[in-house]
Amino acid sequence: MTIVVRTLSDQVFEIVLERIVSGDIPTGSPIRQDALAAELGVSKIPLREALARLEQEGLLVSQANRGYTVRPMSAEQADEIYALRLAIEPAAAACAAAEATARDRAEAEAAYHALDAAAAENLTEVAVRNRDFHTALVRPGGRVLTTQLVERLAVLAERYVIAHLQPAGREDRAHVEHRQMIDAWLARDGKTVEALVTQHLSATRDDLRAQFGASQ
Amino acid sequence: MTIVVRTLSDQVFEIVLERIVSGDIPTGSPIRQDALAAELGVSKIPLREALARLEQEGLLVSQANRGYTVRPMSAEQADEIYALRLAIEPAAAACAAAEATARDRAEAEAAYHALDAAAAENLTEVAVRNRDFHTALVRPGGRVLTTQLVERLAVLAERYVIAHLQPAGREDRAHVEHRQMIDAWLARDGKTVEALVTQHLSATRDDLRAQFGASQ
DNA sequence: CCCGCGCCTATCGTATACGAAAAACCCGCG
DNA sequence: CGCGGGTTTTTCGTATACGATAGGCGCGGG
Repeated sequence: MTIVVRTLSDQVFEIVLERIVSGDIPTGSPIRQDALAAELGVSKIPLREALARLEQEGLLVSQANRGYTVRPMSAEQADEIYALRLAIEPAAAACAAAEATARDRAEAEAAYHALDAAAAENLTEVAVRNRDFHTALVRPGGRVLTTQLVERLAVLAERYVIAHLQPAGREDRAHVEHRQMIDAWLARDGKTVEALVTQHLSATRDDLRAQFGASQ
Repeated sequence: MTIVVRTLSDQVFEIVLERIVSGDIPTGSPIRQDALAAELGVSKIPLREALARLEQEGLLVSQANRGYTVRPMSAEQADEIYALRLAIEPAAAACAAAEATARDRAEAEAAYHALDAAAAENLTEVAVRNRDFHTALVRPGGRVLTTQLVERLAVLAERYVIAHLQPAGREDRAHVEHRQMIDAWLARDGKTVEALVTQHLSATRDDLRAQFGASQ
C-alpha cells in the first residue's frame, strides 16, 4: 500500500470544491479570503493556491482586486458540459470496459455499490459517489488525461444536478441506468456501454433542461 | 475599449506556460521556486499560484515536499490529446463557423494571417499563433467551456509539436491545411470545416506518431 | 431634494521574514 | 564499495506588513 502525503493546498482545494458543488457557497457572492482561511484554520497561501486551482477548473471566476466568486450557473453552460461529456464519455467508457483488469472491475463494482448505498439521503454524498462511479468506468482505459477531463466535467455537472434535480423521480431512472451501465461494462459489451452511457447522459441533460428552464 | 487589469499571478502563469511549452524548462528537473521567483522579480506567492494553475492545466506535476516538475511527454499522452481534440474541435469549429459575426470572422482571418506571418522563423511564436488560430475558429460558437478546453488541449499539444516536428515539411502541409480551413470556415461550410479540421488534426497526430516513435 | 465629490474602510495582491519538516547530499566508517 | 548519520537545501506553511483598489458613506453644492 502506497501512502500519500497531501499538502494543505490540496485538502483546502477539495473542501472548497465540495462546498461549491453542494451549493454551500452561494453563487455570485464574493469569497472573503481572510474569513475563509481563518475558518479552515490555514493561512492565505494554501487557500489562494486552492482558489487559483478552482478558477482554472472552471468553478470560480476572479476579478482583479475584487476577489473570487462562484461562477454563476447557466443553461448554456449546462448544455455545454453535457455536450462535451457526450462527446467523450461513452467511447471512453466502452474502451475502458475492454481493457479493465480484475482489480479495475472490482473497483468499478465497489463504486457502483457505494453510489447505491449512498442514495437518497445526503445529496452531496450522492454527488461524490456519482462522480466516482463515472470516473471508475473510464479510468481503466489508462488514459490519464481523458479520465481527468471526465472527472472535471462530472464535477461541473454535479452542481446543476444538485441544484435542480433534488425533487424528483430522476433518482430512480438514474439508478436503473447505472445498474444497466455497470452490467454491460462488466460484461465488456462495448457497444452497449457506449449506447447506455450516451442515453444516461442525454436523459440527465434533458431532465436538467426541463428543470432549469422551469426554475430559472 | 475595455481595459483589463492583470495580477502578477496571471502574468507569471503565462510566462511560465510559454517556457514550458517552448521546452525552455527541461522535463523532469525540479523547478526551484526561489530561483525562478527571483528571476522573474516576483515573490513566491504569485509564483506558487501560477504553478498551482499550471499543474491543474496538466503541464506540471507536483509531489508533496519535492516541488513541481514539467510533466514528461509520452506517446500515450500525445495520442490522448489528439483523440480528445478530434472528438471536440471539428464539430465545435463547424458550429462556430455558422454563428460567427462579422467581427469574429475578421478576427479569425487576422489570426490566420498572424500565423502565416510568424511562420518558419521562431517556433514559439508559431506555436502561440497556431493556438490563437485554432481557438479563433471555435470561440464564435459562444461555448465558453468548449473554447477553453480547445485552447487547453492546444497548449498541451503544442509541446509535442515543438519538440518533435521542428525539422520538417510538416510546415508546408499545415500551412495549406490552415488555408483550406479558414476558407471553408469563412464560407460557413460546416461540413467541409469539420472534415478539414479532422483531417488536419489526424495528419498532425500521424506526423507526431512517426516523429515520436522515431526519436524516442 | 438630488447629485457629485472626496474621504474611509474593507479587502485584495504582494512582499518579507521566519520556522518546521521533508528530502537530498555529503562524508567518514566499516 | 556500500551504508549510516548529520548537514544542507528546498519546499511548505505561518505571520505580518503595506500599497492599491473598490465600494460605501457623508457632506456640500446645485
